[in-house]
Amino acid sequence: MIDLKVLRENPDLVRNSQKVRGEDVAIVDQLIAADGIARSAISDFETIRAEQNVLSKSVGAAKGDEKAAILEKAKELAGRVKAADAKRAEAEAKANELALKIANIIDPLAPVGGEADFVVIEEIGTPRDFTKDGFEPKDHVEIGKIIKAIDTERGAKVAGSRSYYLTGPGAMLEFALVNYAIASATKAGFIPVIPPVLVKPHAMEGTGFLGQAAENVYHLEEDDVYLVGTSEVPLAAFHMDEILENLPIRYAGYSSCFRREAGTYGKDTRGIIRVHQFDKVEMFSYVKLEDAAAEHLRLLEWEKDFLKAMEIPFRVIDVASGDLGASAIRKFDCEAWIPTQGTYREVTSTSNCTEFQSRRLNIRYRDENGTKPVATLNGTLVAIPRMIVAILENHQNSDGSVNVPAALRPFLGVDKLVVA
RNA sequence: GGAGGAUUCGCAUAGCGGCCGAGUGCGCACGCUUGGAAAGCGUGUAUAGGGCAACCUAUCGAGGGUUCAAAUCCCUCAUCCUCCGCCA
Repeated sequence: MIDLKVLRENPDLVRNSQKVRGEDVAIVDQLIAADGIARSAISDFETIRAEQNVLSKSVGAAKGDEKAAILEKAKELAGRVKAADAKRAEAEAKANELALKIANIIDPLAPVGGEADFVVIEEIGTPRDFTKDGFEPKDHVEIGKIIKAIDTERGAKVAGSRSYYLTGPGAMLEFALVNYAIASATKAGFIPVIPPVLVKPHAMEGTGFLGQAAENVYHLEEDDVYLVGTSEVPLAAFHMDEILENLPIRYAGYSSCFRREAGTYGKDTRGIIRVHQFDKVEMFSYVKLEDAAAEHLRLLEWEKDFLKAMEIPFRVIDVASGDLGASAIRKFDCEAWIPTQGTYREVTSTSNCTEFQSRRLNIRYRDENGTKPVATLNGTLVAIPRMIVAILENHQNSDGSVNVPAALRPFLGVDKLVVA
């Protein structure tokens, strides 16, 4: 939810934000109108209500004819209060519904444009020259078979398309990645968390996943709960309706993530780049608004550190306005080099959601002037399947075996994943 | 799944249909007292919206209802606790 004060005082800012995101601009003016109506309805209701309260209080003291007269007037007033209250509730609901549809106000620093208009901030590491190494790189599906780490065929047999088994070294690789991630996050001051992955509608809505992203979310009809697509959801809703102290607060959540991947038919159908279920370690920060931009860069640094430790060439991009989620004002993606695709692919991502989620979820902190919404930020530390793809493809040998990056060896116990 | 009990201000509790936005204790803040501390005494201490302000409005788990008036009465739902059943 955006700040309605900003909307009232600077509607152009909101209009422009919607425009560069490629979202509905007209809704801004609809909201301004609805907000005006709601505010005057509130004021009308409060005036009549105050009158009623005064009159009601006088009933007890009054006697005889006087009392009868007051009661009669009070009765009439009660009817008007009820009507005004109904009008107020309706106007507020309408304004609120519109307000929830408007995306967070974009950071002016974010590049303007669509998916292709990202700006490359930096490239780290150099893609490996396989010609020099004297062999054609195999893709992760092939390597996964050779070392018996990934089984997509049985995944499809049992669970349908975009499903997979991690077996043997694949499973061990997940444990090693998770343990390395949690160990480094803990060292950096994050509190490790294993959150629920089934959440109620309010948590989903509060984090902004029931708007444009709704079609990618699994919903369990029978119980009206959602399967989260990221632990960002339960980590944000963790402090719902609370007033926080001692900011910043940082959590590292480890959970399964579920995505319907509707509308991606034909995209990344091979392998485990795009799947319905995967595990992920997610960083989540609660900070003061004025610290949000700096925290965003810190999250990015932790992501970069992770990829560097995995010895994978990657680049960082500043995602363009049209490609941002509703909650984010700015987003950086880290994209790993995938040799068999000859391109960089997103492996981690960090978003600054400022007060958008905290306003919906009612999460505040206290300062000298009262309470204020906190800012929330999230960033992927490691999304398992994509990291496995990057590791297998970048560190493969000609026979299909895979060298383990030094940082992972203590967690995996071996230097090399060998041909099975 | 079945049977009971609970849900009030950070915590613990009191609360008669109007004098209850709500008392008390603890905690916290400030002041007095003291050589210093503890104790003691005094004052303050929920959130949100509106107004320059006095102040007004809303909120006693949530939503409905009865009433001139609801923390208090009625209905529905949620959550927690205890017991029984089932179960990783």
